[in-house]
Amino acid sequence: MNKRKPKYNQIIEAAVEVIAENGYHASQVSKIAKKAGVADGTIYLYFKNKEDILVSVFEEKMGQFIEKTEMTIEQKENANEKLLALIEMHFQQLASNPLLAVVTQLELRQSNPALRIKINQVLKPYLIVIDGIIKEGMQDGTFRKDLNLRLVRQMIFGTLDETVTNWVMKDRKYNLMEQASDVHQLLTNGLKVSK
Amino acid sequence: MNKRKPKYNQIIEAAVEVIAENGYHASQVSKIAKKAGVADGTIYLYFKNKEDILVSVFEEKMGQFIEKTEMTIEQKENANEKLLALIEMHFQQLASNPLLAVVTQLELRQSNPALRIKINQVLKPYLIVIDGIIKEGMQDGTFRKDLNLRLVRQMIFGTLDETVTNWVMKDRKYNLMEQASDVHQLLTNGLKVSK
Amino acid sequence: MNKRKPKYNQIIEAAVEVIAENGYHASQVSKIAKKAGVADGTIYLYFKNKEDILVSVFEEKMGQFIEKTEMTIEQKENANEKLLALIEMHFQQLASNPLLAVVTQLELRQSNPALRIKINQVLKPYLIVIDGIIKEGMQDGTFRKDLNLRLVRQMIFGTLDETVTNWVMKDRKYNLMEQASDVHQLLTNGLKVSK
Amino acid sequence: MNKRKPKYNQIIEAAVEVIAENGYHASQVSKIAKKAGVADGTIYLYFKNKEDILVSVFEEKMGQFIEKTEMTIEQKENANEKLLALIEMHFQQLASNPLLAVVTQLELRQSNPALRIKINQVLKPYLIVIDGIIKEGMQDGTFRKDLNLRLVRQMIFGTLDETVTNWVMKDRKYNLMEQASDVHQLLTNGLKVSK
DNA sequence: CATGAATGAGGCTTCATTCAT
DNA sequence: CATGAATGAAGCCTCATTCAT
Repeated sequence: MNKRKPKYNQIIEAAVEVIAENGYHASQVSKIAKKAGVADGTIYLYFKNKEDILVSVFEEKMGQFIEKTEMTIEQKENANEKLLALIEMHFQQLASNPLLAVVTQLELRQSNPALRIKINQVLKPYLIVIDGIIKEGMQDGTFRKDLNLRLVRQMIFGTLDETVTNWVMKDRKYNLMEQASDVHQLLTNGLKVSK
Repeated sequence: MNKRKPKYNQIIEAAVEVIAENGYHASQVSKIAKKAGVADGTIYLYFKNKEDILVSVFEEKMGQFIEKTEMTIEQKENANEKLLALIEMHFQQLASNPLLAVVTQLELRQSNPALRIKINQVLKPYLIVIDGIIKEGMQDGTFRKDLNLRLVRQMIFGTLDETVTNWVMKDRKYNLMEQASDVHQLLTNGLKVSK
Repeated sequence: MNKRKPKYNQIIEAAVEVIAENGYHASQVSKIAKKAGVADGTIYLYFKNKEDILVSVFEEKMGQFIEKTEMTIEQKENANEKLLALIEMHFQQLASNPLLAVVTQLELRQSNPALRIKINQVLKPYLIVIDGIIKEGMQDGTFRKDLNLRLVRQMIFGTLDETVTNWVMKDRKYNLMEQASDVHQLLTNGLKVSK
Repeated sequence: MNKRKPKYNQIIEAAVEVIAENGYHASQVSKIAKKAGVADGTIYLYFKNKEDILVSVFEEKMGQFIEKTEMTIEQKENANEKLLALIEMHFQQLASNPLLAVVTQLELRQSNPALRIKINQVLKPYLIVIDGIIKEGMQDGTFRKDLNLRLVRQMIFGTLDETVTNWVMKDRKYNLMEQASDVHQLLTNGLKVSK
């Protein structure tokens, strides 16, 4: 599948818009085709089936998402700053693309387990980025050495994800970016009064 | 609707099993009726429609879930112990009811926005329980006084939810209960080395 | 079937009201039972099935309708006056019972062919009354002797029926009774200028 | 909706046959599709829903019915001959298309009020044709000048309709066409002996 | 006689996918 | 490559009727 063909991208962009506007279940292939300006059948020249469109949407968008995050993090000097940068990038990229936020936080979660598994595979590189920060922090003495990698990763991702989902469900009425530093604080210092 | 009617509970229990076994979208009303040992039409004497079954499943199960959590927490003396108890109860209740865990963590998330909103309303009391612990901790000096209530709630719930979902998706291959104390540690002390 | 039992009549009257209010297809047996103040099952002690209720409604009401018409006509001296009386009675009885008019002119016509045949059997005595008037008129020289009995009966009944149906469909906005004399005129003198 | 598409007409013709054969309520969309030789879903490319098929059947058939009637009437020189032509056309068209007669006289009357209203709108042009004849007859002195237009229209239509319905219900055992001249006689001269 | 909880058959419609052009 | 007309499988819900009490 030649992903450089313009129609491929037209369809991807149309899919994001259609899903964000109409919701997952009301996003018929014919609607995506119409918005993309192609015939229904043309979709099947570029995608195996409807699920493939959705996975591809997530792949394309998350690919850029992760890439940008990695580039930004590379420039930071220590794990703590990298973690803050990750949080900021996470919030900033979804805040600046509300349609995509709706799709990733709400609509794509309505998919069936088979699709969910594929989506998780796409997410894996992102989790590896998180893991890298944690490991680096444990090595350079920023974070505690006895951290359970999986649990920390789940705490970080779970917190970011829940925060963004809440923001989307509250119709994005408040500024997500402003939460970044507080979330970073919480994750690094925890709830307790420091002694 | 008299919820003490045996058929009502038969249908609720059957629904949990059918959804866990077949997945949300393959859970036809007729399948639930068959498993419950009643006629299809009988379902509609106790539930308004299919969605009402699903909401009721969540209401019944989460109602018990929250009630047990509240009862356990009451007996604890301070916010820190209450938080640990909440985490333990959260993990324990889902670990001891794998079918329900599949339903709440995976299947019910595939539902449409209307159902999602109702599910969120059912969850609200649980979030209030979490809020209560945080507030108590801030008052009695266990937790920092400058915590952002919403963010902390999102961190706690997001972490627990993500942890359970991962456990379910990994086919429950490891012991969820054993994670409770580490998760509590992480949430209260954060990632950083304490000084 | 003891038709003197009060419940029998309660159900008949309830059926007329329910059909007139809700229409034929929305007239569930349970609705009729509720309005009659009896249990659903009780209906089946007095009627064989739902169709039997409807036929009985028509039988009871048309029985009275025809009886009153016959009594009034008997007192008239010639065929012409009898025809006028028939028209007046037809219009008057339906005009004074709007619920019944809705049921007979609109709702009962939605029934299936089997029921339609039974309804036609109930109507037969009325057609015989009409036939009697025509025959009498032909014998006593009021009406032409070469009239085709069936056609005349169809003209008379068709005209009355269509007139009442139009009146019901126009929401009974005009006075039906006032039309009686004109209709009688039309039927007896026809359209042409008399020579 | 391009009504010249062959499938559109296939479906219309199939619907007439299926309704006439099976009756209104037993006329499932799938039966019509099968008889038309198309897939169930194809129906919905040409019709909005099942009701739309029925309305369209009536529109198409009554459209032709009225058109032919108008064309025949135009060639007649006076109101009296036009009325006779109308009656003949009414009988002839239904007599030559027994399936359609069953559909229009019996089956379509079982429809719900919403559909009945649409059917009445389709009939309106026919009533206007009748009105035209009456008005012309009153102007040219063929008919009495004091006729009540609505009542006359109801007498004519009611008589024709009742006559055809009776003929259909009697299983078309006699010749409908032969009645035309007698019906015309009746309508124009009435019942009374002319003086 | 009376109840009313339980039954279960039956159909319209949507929409992902195909394939002849 | 591109089209878009055609396909056909699949499920929620209603409501007349029964029968154990």
